[in-house]
Amino acid sequence: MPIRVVIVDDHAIVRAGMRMLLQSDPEIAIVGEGESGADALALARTHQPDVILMDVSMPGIDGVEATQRIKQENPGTAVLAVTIHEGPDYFFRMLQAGASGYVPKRAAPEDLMRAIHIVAEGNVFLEPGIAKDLVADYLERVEEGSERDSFDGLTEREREVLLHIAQDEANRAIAQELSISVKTVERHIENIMSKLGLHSRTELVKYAIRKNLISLNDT
Amino acid sequence: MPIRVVIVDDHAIVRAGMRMLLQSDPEIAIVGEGESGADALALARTHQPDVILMDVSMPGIDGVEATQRIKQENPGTAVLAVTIHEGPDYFFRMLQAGASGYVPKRAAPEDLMRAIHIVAEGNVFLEPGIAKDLVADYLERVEEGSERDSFDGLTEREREVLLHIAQDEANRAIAQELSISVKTVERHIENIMSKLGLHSRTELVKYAIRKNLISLNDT
DNA sequence: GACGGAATGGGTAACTTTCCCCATATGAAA
DNA sequence: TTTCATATGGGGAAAGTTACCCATTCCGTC
Repeated sequence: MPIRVVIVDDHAIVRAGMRMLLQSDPEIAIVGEGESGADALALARTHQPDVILMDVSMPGIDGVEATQRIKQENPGTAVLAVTIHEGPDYFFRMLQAGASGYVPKRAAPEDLMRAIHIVAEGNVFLEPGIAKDLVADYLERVEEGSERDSFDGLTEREREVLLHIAQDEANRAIAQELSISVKTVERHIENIMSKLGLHSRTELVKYAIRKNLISLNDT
Repeated sequence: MPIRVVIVDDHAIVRAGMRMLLQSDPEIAIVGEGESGADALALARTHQPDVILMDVSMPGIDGVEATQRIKQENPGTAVLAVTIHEGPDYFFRMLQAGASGYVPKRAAPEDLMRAIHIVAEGNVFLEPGIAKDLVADYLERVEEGSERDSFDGLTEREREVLLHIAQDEANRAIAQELSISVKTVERHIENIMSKLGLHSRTELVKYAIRKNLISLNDT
């Protein structure tokens, strides 16, 4: 059973080129072509293809919106974004819209074929240059929650007090837990605030969260 | 100039297999082999290879730790994780350690070769099945920042007050901005707290952050 | 040995927050 | 029409916070 493919691109020449390419693969059957996002939606409904090669930038309903709607109506159809836009912005938008892969038009023909087979099986194809962006962004997101260090000159004890503040404890409770007087806790807080240039408890809590002293989810 | 590759795996048979494979590519030169994380560190230092094929699970210093240290000492060396572990957990740990790619041992030989060329050029290779996991996790992270809704029965006005609290404003300032009396602000806060089961300003701030009323980075 | 940072703590004052009490007006739903 | 939720606001009290003043002790560095 061949992979049923629909091509959507507003440039006829690009479509022709893809058609040529795909015809060389006996496992791929082109079941439709379109030149707009509206075409893409209609073709998805009527043909229920395995894969849609979707141009990202098209007049009217663009690739992002078309992808979003197709994945809603027909989750079984994989959308493979094909584009001249290399920028990671479009790329991320397509991923969030539900695309299974992203192939720049400059990619090698074999890459396109590989990509079609891969997304037809429910996997995700990322062109290596693109994968790099994704991983970079991913790591940024993963690690943005871990500045640690750089406590702007806070001492051990001050960090300790800050931790308790971040856990919504009142000064009296903190004093008890640290076995010191409330006065000393106040003293520490004054020093913390002046070192950080902050002036309220809530700002301290946010600072602690940013520095990952607490996690927001637990406590 | 060939790609200088080091192979690190604690199974001699696996190393032999890889050696056979890589020898068929004239653009790849194997400059060293090792069977432990410690070997990997030593080989990275002495040979400064372009790519290290790194087994993830090894006795002693494992692939994750070895990768971390190598990327610190020698950022120019790309680490390609090769593993039998398919689980996304190891995979994410390797990415965070600085690996440029992740190839399961079950992958087709051509994939390994492709991967080596790709990471040698500074790009990232993700085996399609793995890419799927990455994208899924990525989307989860992107979207977990958008619970919105579900404000546990807070009214418009209460959310508005909560927003100001989250921006570290005192009740008096909030009253001024909303052109209401401090007493009314207090009233709203009492209602918010009782609805949410919270009892302090700092808890309200955290709640607002969790609900994405504010972003933590700006303000 | 003097100096400075870190930790400790007392006093005082102004202000803020939390939690009760009370009430009125409005608009929508029962 | 009455009832309910929402928004409004006053009074008061206890507790908590912020911001100054002051001081002592200990420890490591110059």
